Amino acid sequence: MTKAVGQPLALDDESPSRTINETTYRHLRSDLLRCHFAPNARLRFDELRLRYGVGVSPLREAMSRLQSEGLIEIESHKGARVTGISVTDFLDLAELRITIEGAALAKAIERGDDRWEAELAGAFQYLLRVEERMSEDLAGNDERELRHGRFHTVLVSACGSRRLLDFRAVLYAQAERYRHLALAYTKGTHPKRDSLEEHRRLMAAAVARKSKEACALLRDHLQLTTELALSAVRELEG
Amino acid sequence: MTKAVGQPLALDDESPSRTINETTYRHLRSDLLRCHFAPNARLRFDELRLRYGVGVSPLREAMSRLQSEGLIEIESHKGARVTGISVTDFLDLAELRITIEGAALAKAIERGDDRWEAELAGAFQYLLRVEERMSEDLAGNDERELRHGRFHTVLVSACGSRRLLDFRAVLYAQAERYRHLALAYTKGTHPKRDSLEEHRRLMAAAVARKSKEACALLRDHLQLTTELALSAVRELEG
DNA sequence: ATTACCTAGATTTTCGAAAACTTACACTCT
DNA sequence: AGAGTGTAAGTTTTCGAAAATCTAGGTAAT
Repeated sequence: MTKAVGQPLALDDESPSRTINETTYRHLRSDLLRCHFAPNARLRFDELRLRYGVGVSPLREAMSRLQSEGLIEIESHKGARVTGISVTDFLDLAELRITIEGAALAKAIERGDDRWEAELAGAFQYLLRVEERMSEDLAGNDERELRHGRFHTVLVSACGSRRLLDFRAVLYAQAERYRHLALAYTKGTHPKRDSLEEHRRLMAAAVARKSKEACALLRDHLQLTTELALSAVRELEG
Repeated sequence: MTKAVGQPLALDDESPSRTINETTYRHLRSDLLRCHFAPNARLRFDELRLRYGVGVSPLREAMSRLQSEGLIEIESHKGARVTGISVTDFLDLAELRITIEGAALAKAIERGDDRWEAELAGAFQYLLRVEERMSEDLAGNDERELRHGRFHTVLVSACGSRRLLDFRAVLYAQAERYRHLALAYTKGTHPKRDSLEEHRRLMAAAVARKSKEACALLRDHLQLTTELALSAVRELEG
């Protein structure tokens, strides 16, 4: 039995957490991405143990994992800190993401099948609805972030390489922290940007298998996001 | 004080292990790369604890880390196994490595400074000597692997992105396992290949800042390695 | 014969305390 | 004053046992 090649690979979120280790990892990760712990903040084991109501073993494992994802930094016998931010790091991250997301997108366009197209259309629909709601009342920023992330994940999910997708997801998470900080700093998104239209054109090019065009649109999308956040990051660095 | 940009980033090996966690990680990782544990082999905590003489906590952390590097796979409450091998996985890995190593090399050529050139020359010299020795007596295969790995690490070390280098290192380690298996299967390297000359030209192009040429040479180098190992991997899969 | 259920043994996961290490502060000596 | 030293408190790391979960084998019911 040969496995279908163009099918999107599983989105490794929504699997049930069967261990304290796993739930602690998700909880702490979420707290880091929301910047509940500020960059460079010290993370003491006792505090975290109390906060999540767990013992040291699962906590240490969760932290070890988050270190390898670049969200925290641990020094032997000296404790852990939230990874710091800087303009140079932000730009390095942004540049690398263009390379990686681009490579993944190109392969997904090459290999994506009907199911991929359908899931992409579905993810876009979710995004569309939340954007509509956002323009009325202001609530639901978390939901928007969730659906935006999901769209981009689905977009490249058919690339065929679990490795590449995992690395992309790590970079996406690192960038999410910067996005969140920049958003909190500027109090709200830039209104002059038609983010939904960007995604629509990106999806259209992908489904039409226009690889070059899709990658260019993706590059522009990422670069614009970077530019809009840059001034905020610049302020936050000092 | 601004940090020098073209300088090679630290090679995160040779730092002293201050914790049992760290030494266990290195020990187990080394055992996996040498295929002391075969692909798909079950890894029981008790066995490993006995083997390395450690408690569960550092062992679990080490294994958790190796899972995130794709060398083992852990299922909740069911135990751990050495990651399996397959032709499709091998080819996916090889293709991704060309992309990632290529991207890193291009940037290193762009940004590398005098120190980078000097370290590269040094790494090549080490490789040269071990290759000479290899053609006389047959011993020292481990040393060759070490110096070969070091050369390629130094080659891209000036790329400026810690993230990219770390990801590259993970892929390199995964490939090392395939190389090792293929080598053991075919009993010795292909004599018709002038590996040293490939590296010499690669270095020359890099130092001469001929980016396109260097990347092409690197691609060929990787592809040739892949092709030579492929038949062995094909046999081993069944 | 097959399925469902139960139990004992094997294995993994988690906890809490002990051990190892770092940091901060007071003290002494030059 | 400043450098060095020792000690106590704070923090991280590790161990060993207890708890939770999985697996295999046997028994009973259909």
